[in-house]
Amino acid sequence: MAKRHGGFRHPAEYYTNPENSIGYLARIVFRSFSRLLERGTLTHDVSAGQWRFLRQLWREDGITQRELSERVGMREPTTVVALKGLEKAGFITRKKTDDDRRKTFIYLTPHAKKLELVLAPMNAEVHEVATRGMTDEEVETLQTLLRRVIDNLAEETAKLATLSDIKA
Amino acid sequence: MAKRHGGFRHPAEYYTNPENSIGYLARIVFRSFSRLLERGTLTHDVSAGQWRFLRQLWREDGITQRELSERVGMREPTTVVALKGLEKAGFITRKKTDDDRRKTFIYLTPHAKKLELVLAPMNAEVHEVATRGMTDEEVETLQTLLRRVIDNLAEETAKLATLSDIKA
DNA sequence: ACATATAACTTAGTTATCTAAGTATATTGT
DNA sequence: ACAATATACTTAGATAACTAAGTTATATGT
Repeated sequence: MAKRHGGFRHPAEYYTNPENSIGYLARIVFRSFSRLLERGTLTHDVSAGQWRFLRQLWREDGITQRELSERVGMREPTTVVALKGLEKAGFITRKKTDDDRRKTFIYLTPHAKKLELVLAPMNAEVHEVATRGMTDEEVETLQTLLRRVIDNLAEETAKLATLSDIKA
Repeated sequence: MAKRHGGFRHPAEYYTNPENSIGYLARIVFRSFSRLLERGTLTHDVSAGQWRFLRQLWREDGITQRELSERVGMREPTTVVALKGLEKAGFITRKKTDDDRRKTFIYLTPHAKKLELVLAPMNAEVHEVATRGMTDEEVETLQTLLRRVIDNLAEETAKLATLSDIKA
């Protein structure tokens, strides 16, 4: 068991080494992963950013922009811009209903639907490379730990949001 | 032990759930981490992007831009832009030598050096939040597994770079 | 019923990052 | 010595994200 420092797991200096910082490590993983994936998807004129939205829409289309934003983990303005690009590229269409005229529903075009067969395996391939030499159990552990970090950070962010709401 | 699918750990559909994708999880961790950290650093007029460079320079200044880029994990054009901002904000100075007139060495200003005392603990704090409820061993496992993923992806990227060099 | 609040999306403006191509300086092979 | 190559940095242009503030449509409290 490591010694605690002022209530912390490690002293501040420990994190001056980026290799010890989970934030840094996550950034490098994300960028490397993205870049490698994009090598494949760009041959079908799909950027890494667009790919993220397509992946969600392959699971489930006909959802609103807001729902899509949440599931992809992006803020709405990001989604607006991304969807403009996807619409222009002929990957999605947007439909309004009279039921609630604020909402916009997003649908994949047949072309985009077909792309799943080609593009989805590319992600599996990058995953395979990323986890080379790791056991299934190690991969699962990594996923679980990352999810726990995400939950921890989300909880704290929510807490801070509540505090600033009180002030406002 | 999980069944294998066409030589892969999982079938392509498995990754259509973003929560199973290490790329997605890493992105969310990175963004949440960054945002939380920036809440603190912005009160000292340091953005998350700048913070990454400062962290490295606190460890070691007087290095070249190229060395800095490598250690921070950014491409050089990114570093150029970031350093312009840091210079304008009075955090760094750049010096040329006659020894090799291509190189530019980066030095922290006294102000930036002092900031370490205030800003470095903020990172430790976010780390503490991020790893809440995890044992020291779990944290170490997470770091180790992330580093292994990084190594795997770097290896593959290097391999692809070599191949395209041959073609060129 | 109507003022106020909330929800869904958009716009504007900023920052961070990348790739590809260009410039200046140094090193190397013949 | 000098052409070819490599190194260090910069510029140009694109994409991806964000926050803050706006618009329009719906829901709610009195």
